Formats: sequence, C-alpha cells, structure tokens
Amino acid sequence: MSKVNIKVLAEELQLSVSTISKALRDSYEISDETKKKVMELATRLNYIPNPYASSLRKKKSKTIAVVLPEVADNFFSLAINGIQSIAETKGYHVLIYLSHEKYANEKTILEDCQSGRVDGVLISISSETKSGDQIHKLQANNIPVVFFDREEESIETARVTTNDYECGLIAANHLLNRGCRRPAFLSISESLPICLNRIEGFKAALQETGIPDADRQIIYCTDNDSMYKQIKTILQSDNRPDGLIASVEKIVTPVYLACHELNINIPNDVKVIAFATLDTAPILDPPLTTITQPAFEIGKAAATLLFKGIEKSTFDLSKEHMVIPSVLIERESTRAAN
Amino acid sequence: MSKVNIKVLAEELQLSVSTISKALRDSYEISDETKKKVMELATRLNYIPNPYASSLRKKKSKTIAVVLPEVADNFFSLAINGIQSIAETKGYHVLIYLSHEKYANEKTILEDCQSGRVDGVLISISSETKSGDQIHKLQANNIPVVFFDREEESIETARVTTNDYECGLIAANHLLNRGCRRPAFLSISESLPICLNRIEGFKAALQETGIPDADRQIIYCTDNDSMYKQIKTILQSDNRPDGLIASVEKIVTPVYLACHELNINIPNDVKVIAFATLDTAPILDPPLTTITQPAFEIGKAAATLLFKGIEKSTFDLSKEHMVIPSVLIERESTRAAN
DNA sequence: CATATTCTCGCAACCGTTTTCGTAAATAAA
DNA sequence: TTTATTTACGAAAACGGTTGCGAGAATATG
Repeated sequence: MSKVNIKVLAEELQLSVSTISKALRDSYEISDETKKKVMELATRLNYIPNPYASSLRKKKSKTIAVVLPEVADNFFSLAINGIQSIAETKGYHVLIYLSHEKYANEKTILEDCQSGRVDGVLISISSETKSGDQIHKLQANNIPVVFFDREEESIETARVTTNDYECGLIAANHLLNRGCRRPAFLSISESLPICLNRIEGFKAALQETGIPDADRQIIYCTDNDSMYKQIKTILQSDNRPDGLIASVEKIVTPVYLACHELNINIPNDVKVIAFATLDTAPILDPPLTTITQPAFEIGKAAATLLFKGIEKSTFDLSKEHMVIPSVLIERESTRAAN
Repeated sequence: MSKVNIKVLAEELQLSVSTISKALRDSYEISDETKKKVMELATRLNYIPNPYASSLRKKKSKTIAVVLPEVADNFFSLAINGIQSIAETKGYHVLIYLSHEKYANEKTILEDCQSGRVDGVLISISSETKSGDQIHKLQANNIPVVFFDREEESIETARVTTNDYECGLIAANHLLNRGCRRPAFLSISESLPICLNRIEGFKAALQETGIPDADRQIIYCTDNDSMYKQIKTILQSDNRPDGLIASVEKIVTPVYLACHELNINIPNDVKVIAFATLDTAPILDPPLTTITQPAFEIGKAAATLLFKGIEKSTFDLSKEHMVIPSVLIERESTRAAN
C-alpha cells in the first residue's frame, strides 16, 4: 500500500514538507536542483497527492456535478460526452447525479452540492421542478450553476439551450406543409421551458395556418409507464391526429409501436416528427424525421461556460444565454402523400 | 455565503468543536439535551458538513469511480443507471470517467484513482486494453475493483458478465437454424473477453454444424469512423456473408445503412442479429433480433459487489464471478425464408 | 568592505472534521 | 461519608497538503 505522502518524501530527502510541496508545485522559491531531486523521488516512489487534503486547504475541488433527469437517453448521453470532453482538458472530475425526473431527488442532490464537494454545477432540471430555491442557495454559496437544455426560468445564470420555439414552429410547419391538418404535440411536462417553448412555436404555426382550435391537440405524456397506452388511446380517438410531434426521444418507440399495433401507417395515416438525437432514426420503419439537437455541442458549451464562471469570479454568467440551433432532418416518417 | 462550519456552531453554543462533532454524529458521549440544541442550530444555520475534511480524517471518500469506454451506448447508459441506483441507497457518490476506448486514457484515470479520491472502482475496460498493471496497482492500494461486462482476465477480482460464450453459440445457431450458411461475426476487439468468448461460441456452433472454415468469417471493426465503409466492402465481397452477428450495439446502424444503400434485403439476403439493449430494436426496418443484455442488472450487481468489498475488508471479491444471462429476442431481421 | 538583494528553504498556521484521552461533575455503591 | 462508576464534555492531535512569513546564505551593489 502506497502510504507515500509528502511527509515521506520530506523524510527521505531531509527536507521540510513545505519545500517538497513547493517543489512539486514548481514554485519559484525552490532551486532547480532541489526540484529535480523531489520530482525524481516522487515518481520513483509513485507519489500521488491526496486531492482532498489539497481541496480542503485550497477550497477548490476540481470537481463539478452534472445533474440530469436520466442517462438512458441519447440526448443526455451525448451531452455528458460533451461535458466530459471539456472537463478532461481542464483537469476536472465529473460527478453524475440522476434526479429520475423527481424534484425531491433533485433537491437532495443540490443540497449536497453546497458542501464544497463541487466547484460548479451543470443541470438539466427534472420535469417536475417548478421552483428555483435550491439553485438560488447554490448561487448564494458562490457555486456557479449553468443550465443546459432544461432550464429554470426564474434563475439568473448562464444557460445553453437550443432554439426550441423556432423548432416547434418548424416542426409544425413541416407537418402542415406535408398535408397535416390535425397535428398533435406530445409533451412530457407542463412546466419545462423546453416543452413550453416548443409548444408555443407549434401553436404559432397552427394559428398562422388557421387550423381550428379543436384540431390543435397538446397531449401530456407525463407517466413513463402509461405512455404506450395513452398514445394508443389517442390514435384510436375520433379525431385522430394526422401528425405527431414527439417532444423528446423516449416518446418515439411507443408511438411507433402503437402505430404498428393499430395498423396505422406512417406517414400515410399519421406523420411523425421527433425531437431526438437517436442515431437509429435513419433505420427505423419508416426512417424518422427528426429535429436533431446538438447534444454534444450543448454539453461542451455549457461546460465551457461553467469553467469560465469557476475560474474567473469576475465573469458574469447571468447574461450568457447561448442558443445552439437544432436541425430538421427530413426522412420518410413525414413524407407527403402523392 | 454559508461559511457555517462546526467551529461556528461551537462558538454560537459555547461548546467545543468536538462536542458538536459528536452530537452531530449522535455519539453516546453527548447528552440528549445538547444533541437537540446542536441539531436544531445546525438545521437553522443550514450547516452542511464538508465532505473532504471528513474524508481526509476518516480515509473514506464515500465515492466510487465508474470507468467506461463511452457513454453514448445504451448498454453503458443502462449500466450507469443500475450502478447509480445502488450508490444512491448507500449514500455514495459516482464519478464517471471515459476512456474513449484508449488504453492510455484508462491508465491515467486509474492512476488518479489511487489518490484516495475513491473508495472503489467499477470498470469496463477499453477495447485496446491488454494489460492489468494499472488495476493491480489499485488492488495493491487496497482499492477494490469490480469488472462489469468487459473484464481483464488476468486480474483476480469480482466480475459481473453475461453468458457470452453461450450467447455466441445461441446467436450462431439461431442464424444457422434460419438457413444461414456463411455467417460472419463482427467484432470490435481482438482482445476483449466479451468478444473472444462470443467468438468462441460462434465458432463452436459452426464447427458442430460443419460449416467449412472458409465460410466462418470473423471481421474486426476496430475503427469507428471507417466502420460503415468496411461493412459495405464486406457486403459487396464475393463470398458475401448471409448472416451477421453484431457484437455490440454501435455496429447496428452502419450495418442497416449499408444494407439499405446496397439494396440488400434483411432478412432475405442477409440475416442480422445483434448484441444490444437498443430499445428501438422493435421498430427498426426490419425489427432487429437481439441478444439483449441485462445492462441495468449488471450495473446493479457490480455495484452491490463493489460495496461489499468496500464495506467489509474481509469480503473476498476474487471468487465472485457472477453471470447474468442475456436473452435472445427474435424479430424480423432473422426470419427464415419461406 | 559595508550594505542591499536575491535565492532557498523551514516554521507554523491553516483548511474542517474525527477521535483518543483526560477529567470534572454527577450519580451509584459501599 | 467515602469510594467507584457513570455521564458529559473539552483539549489536542491527527488526516495530507498549502502558504505567508522569517531568516540564513549567497550574490550583487555601492
């Protein structure tokens, strides 16, 4: 067991611990000769500094927290990749926490983040979250917070999102242009800005085209377990939608399965477009038209902002609202009838 | 900013820091009355203990590291979920590290894990890894290590895998039973036991059925970027395989795309089966036959073992080889011609 | 040669908690 | 009442680094 710490090195070289510490940190106070000796011994004995001792003294943990609703979702997986890629270059460590879409969990997690364990927090809030109290507390403790994708609107801090309103509009117009007259929007939350904004865009498009109110359905698929049933019910209803916009990736599979089960043809009977970063989109039956979010880039950008906030306390995160646009990738699932 | 620590509480209540510390930890040495006062003040001032100070003193970090090749993969995402679900109940924190399938990265990560930052390590090794040196060092430092899915065979420690050999056999037999005579196995590594074992099963099945050597292709798709091209080349070759076994999830999309592009019909021209936990498998074109790995359960089991190893130093991990079987889910992509 | 500077290094406090040990007061036993 | 015992707490030393400051030696400056 390597109990080798600074004290051991000091002993061995007949130097003081402070000298060792400074030598290892390449301080100008130490002669090159001594530095060399210290470094050499350190590598020879496989000295590895204890990060917690250092954190305690320096009040910096070189660690960030990433709080997200779930990880079994391509969007979040890719975002983590983006975050990690930046953290790596900065020498930061990444703690992952999952809220499982529950506000109570999120609260507990964020409380812990006040402990000094992390220098900053990247968060995509749960679909239940309606209050920014916990995040305010973090900010009061000088812990920078950056939202990515799912933000809490009342909080003043940096956020990296995609052009949700516009994409809602684009998605709706896409359906309308392909002949839909009764499009429905499948949301997962009544409070998440990403959903609200996309819905606003959706509504605006229908408004403009003059689709009657009765034919503008917005459906809330809040519960994961009942989603499939709920979608089947919708597809069997009298005024069955002729177009569906899936607000998030996890709605896609139940929609497709329901259509297959009910012998409803995509795109002839109902056209489907989804907000998703699914890499199987092109090989689905039929290939799925997506609004593809730049998940990796969002993660990278959010992390970059967070580190700016961490490293320069003068940097004002509150005005940083970055929008990275998504792109519509048209495939078979929304092909117009011919 | 809450600079409230034990010292502040002590000051406020005119007690010593040791008394506060003991009261908070509900020590028998402290009177109920004092405990109550301390607790009350602690919650009132929103006292949150500094984990690093505690870690330093107790030499326990209540943190584990999860080292994996990548996170944009359903298998690993689900595994993380499983790990996290156990860590949560145990009050542990989870650091995520990505090797990006590079041994050099993995090495750096594992070196850092010797610092005392973590109490244990869960790892699924990179496809490049051929040496167990780094992991030996961890063990020498009394840091328990548990493998999940991708193991390094020379290391004596707990591992949670699935029945790879058997599944290789099952997958191959499945193809053979559906009429394939020139099945190919698409691997991603020449050293990973998961691949080697699956290949062994594959070979055994072909052997038994008497498929000639020349018709037992094992193809190594090591490079992510060239995978699509490589697969196309294979599908255009003279002795084109009539069945494909994708050893991991990420091979699926390129295979399907290549077949579509080349107008090769699945399952009539080539049958496809994949080791995957893809939840879009049933809605692919055609629905994909999978060997579905119990990713979530593997994560849970591995974490459970790791915590046993962490919490009781007497617990001998070295003999814990847990195998959680995968299941074959048959779908259209391997339907027999009729 | 005297004084000022620069170069190296050690001392000791500190970060926030935990834990051992000692001890005064309160209670029980004799 | 005296002697054990228990109860409730405090002092201080850890844990492993970091850092401000002081000081001796070496060098430069006048």
